Amino acid sequence: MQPQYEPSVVEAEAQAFWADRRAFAVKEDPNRQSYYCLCMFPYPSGRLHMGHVRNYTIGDVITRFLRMQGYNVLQPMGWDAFGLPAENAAMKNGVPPAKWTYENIAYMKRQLQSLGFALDWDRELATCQPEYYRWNQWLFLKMLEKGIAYRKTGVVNWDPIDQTVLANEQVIDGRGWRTGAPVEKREIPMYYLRITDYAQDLLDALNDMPGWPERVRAMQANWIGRSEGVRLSFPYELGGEQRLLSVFTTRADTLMGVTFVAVAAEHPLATYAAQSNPQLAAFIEECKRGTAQEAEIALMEKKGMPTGLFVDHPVSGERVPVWVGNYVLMTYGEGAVMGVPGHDERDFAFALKYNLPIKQVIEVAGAEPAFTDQQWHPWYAEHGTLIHSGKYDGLDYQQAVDAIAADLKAKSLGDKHVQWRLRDWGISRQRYWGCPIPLIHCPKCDVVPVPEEDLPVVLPEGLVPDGSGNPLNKTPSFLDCKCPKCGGPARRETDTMDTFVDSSWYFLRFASAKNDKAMVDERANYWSPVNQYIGGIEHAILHLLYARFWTRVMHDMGLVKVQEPFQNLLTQGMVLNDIYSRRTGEGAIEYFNPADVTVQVDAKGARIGATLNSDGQPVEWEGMRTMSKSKNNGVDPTKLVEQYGADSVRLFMMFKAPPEDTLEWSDDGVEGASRFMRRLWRMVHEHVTAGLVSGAVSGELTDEQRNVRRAAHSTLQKVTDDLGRRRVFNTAIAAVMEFMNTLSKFEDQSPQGRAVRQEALELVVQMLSPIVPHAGHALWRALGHSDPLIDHPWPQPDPAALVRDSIDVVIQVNGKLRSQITVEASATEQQIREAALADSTVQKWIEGKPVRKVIVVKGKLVNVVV
RNA sequence: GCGAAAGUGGCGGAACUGGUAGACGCGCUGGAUUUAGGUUCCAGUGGGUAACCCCGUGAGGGUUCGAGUCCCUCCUUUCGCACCA
Repeated sequence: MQPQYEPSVVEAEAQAFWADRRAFAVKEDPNRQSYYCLCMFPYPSGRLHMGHVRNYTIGDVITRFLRMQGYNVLQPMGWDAFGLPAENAAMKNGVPPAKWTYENIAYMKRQLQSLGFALDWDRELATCQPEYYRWNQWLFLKMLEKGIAYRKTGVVNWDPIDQTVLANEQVIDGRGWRTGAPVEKREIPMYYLRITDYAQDLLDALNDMPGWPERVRAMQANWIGRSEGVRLSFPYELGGEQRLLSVFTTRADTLMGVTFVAVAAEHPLATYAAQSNPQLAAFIEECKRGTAQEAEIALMEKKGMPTGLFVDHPVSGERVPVWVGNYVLMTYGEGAVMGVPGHDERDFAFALKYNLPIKQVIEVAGAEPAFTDQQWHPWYAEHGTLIHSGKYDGLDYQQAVDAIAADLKAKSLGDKHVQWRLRDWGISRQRYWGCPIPLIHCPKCDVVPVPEEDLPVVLPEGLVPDGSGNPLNKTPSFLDCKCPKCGGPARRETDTMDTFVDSSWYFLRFASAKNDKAMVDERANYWSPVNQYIGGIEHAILHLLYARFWTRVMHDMGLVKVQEPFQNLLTQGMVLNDIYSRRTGEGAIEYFNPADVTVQVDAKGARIGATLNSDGQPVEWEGMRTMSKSKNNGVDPTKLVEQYGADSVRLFMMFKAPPEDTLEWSDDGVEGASRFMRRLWRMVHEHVTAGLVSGAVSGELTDEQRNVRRAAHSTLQKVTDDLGRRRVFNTAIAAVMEFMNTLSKFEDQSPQGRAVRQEALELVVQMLSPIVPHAGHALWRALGHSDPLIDHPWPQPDPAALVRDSIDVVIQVNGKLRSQITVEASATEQQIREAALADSTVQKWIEGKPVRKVIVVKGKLVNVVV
């Protein structure tokens, strides 16, 4: 054994050993309990960032721990390889996206391997490979057959930078989720998947997913957004024709308080009115621009303009004016709302601003202050009893809704309705680097699906986009084809699929790797569902909801047995680092990497300032944020591995914070982890150089030997629980560190003492091995074992070692800690009570006061109440 | 505004079931080794106090023999969603 810990040597050796044996390639084995541990696969952007390292280390610790516990563990890895950055890189460097992507994959794969993750590389896939995406196409055609996929022309979100349509879910604050560009509205034919057909099921199932964080379930439920109400229509006449203006409301009880109706700028009625009203047309244009651009700014300003049109109240028949409102969303409900200023805060403000009547129709008993049309009070929006509502007067909320819905239904002007916030998933993208949608446009036969036997429609890989739209449109070898129906000349569809399609089922493909006859096979049922899924919270809605939907579709087609793809979900926290900056002359800000900055501290170690190493001048600390290029606070994993070794990096990341919390990067912390590794190595080395002994401890032990053994086995108990049930790794590592502090004070060199130390070190190495597997591998061999540690069963605590003959009991007087006594482990409650009261310190505290009550918590504490 | 989570030393965090607050690590202080720096090792490190002790988990109340943990009110921060009808 080397006296010095040299991570580069140790790690290269262990990695070669595992690779030679193909140690992590797993086979389906019905006789063994399967466990599928999956980390969200990376986009091959070029290099790994620390978030990846954290993500995959968490997965690796779980994988290795469960493997030692006897599970047949699958941990695969692949590449979410289609997407826009490859096209951007292509435009910048003139390199085809395919080349760029495959080069990145090769580099990142080496990085992953250098970190020693226990991955089954035999199952590796990249979503840009035809062997993978042909099954996207295949299932898309099946969905088309079943009507789950459909074509629709409609108003869509248009990203002017990406030149592409965004799904509703991909618009964040009116901006493209990747480009940040203000989203415009456009009409375009595209393909949708009927995720709304599954809305109820996707929502209901959330209640039965205890393995998911409450937070993520709440986010999904909000996103799906079920609301119950009434859909009703206001009749009107236009050009001599009877028409209906529909709205949805959750407050049908306030129907008699309607004094106006507001429609979205994109609403057909608004468009019609604008034809003869240039002022209104201008306002509508402003709204269309405004909503996109000013999502953050225009929070309060509610603007509107009358259309000059009127509709009839569906119950009273009164004429109600129609307004265009900038606060009405075309994408939700009917694109129109009924205005009830008396009982909706937004409508109230709107009515006040434009002098529309405000009518009270709900009374809330005891509500203060009294209703006035001058000032809004929160109680106006509460449920109550109807007034000024004719025959509905006196009804409560539910009675009113029921009665009004029934009356509307009788007139064919409305009914109860469930409205969803969730919209169907538009998957068409006007982009090159994605999975081609397998359709053919024939001048005679319209849109014709590519026959199954002609799949895959292969994406040509050599094209270089130049920013002027999809290069497929300029590639006759791709475009030109024959119509499968009539055999005439036809044009191939050039739209590609949203990359969320690719990631919606890759986990099932890992489990059916390399099958060129079917999308998935029986192996998927062996491994499914994914027992532990690990990834960032940023995927809480989009990816996870789409994957749940897609899996259900596959289930309903009889392809897989599961409906819910992910049994347990762990959303790991972000990795943060300090941000240092300086204001340069022209108001610009220059950022400095924390590695180039020295922090000044006071005598207690508190931060008082920071200076730049190169010039010694102060820099400003802006707090901690996620690592990013723009803030120049990134850390390169490969450099770290070279400097400290993969094990120290892994150890630091697992030790610094619980997996779900944010992790604050610190160079000192990695130093600390590295110090711990050297210390562990030294302890084993010192022990081993004195000659190997068996760790099988038997016979009489001294008190000290027994204490060390007990500490070792109770540490094992805690670590097993932390890694297994609790899934927190920082406390497991802390427990081992604590035990090592005990062990380093144990100097007994007798044969029995050395056997105790041998056993203790073996346990330490085993307990840490899921976290620091390379050092674990080397130290296990140094301790005299020829079997590889990865195949060694996880140790069991020895019950005999855990037995105590005496227990320390703390004593409180009136709830304040006053003393401590040691009692026999077998002592009865009565004996503990007597011993506590007899204690001299306790005597002093209760002197002269009557003892009112004595509470004994067995094995822990006594509280004397005086 | 709605939903979720969180506020504990100089810092990251621990305290899992209501039972010794601050485990473990970083940083800092002192010492030993070293020509020096680094490494390594030893000791100390919540605040107040000479000490006995007292005070301490965002603020204020409550329940309890006992509260960081449970309940109520409030404040702050973070994350997600949001003119959602």
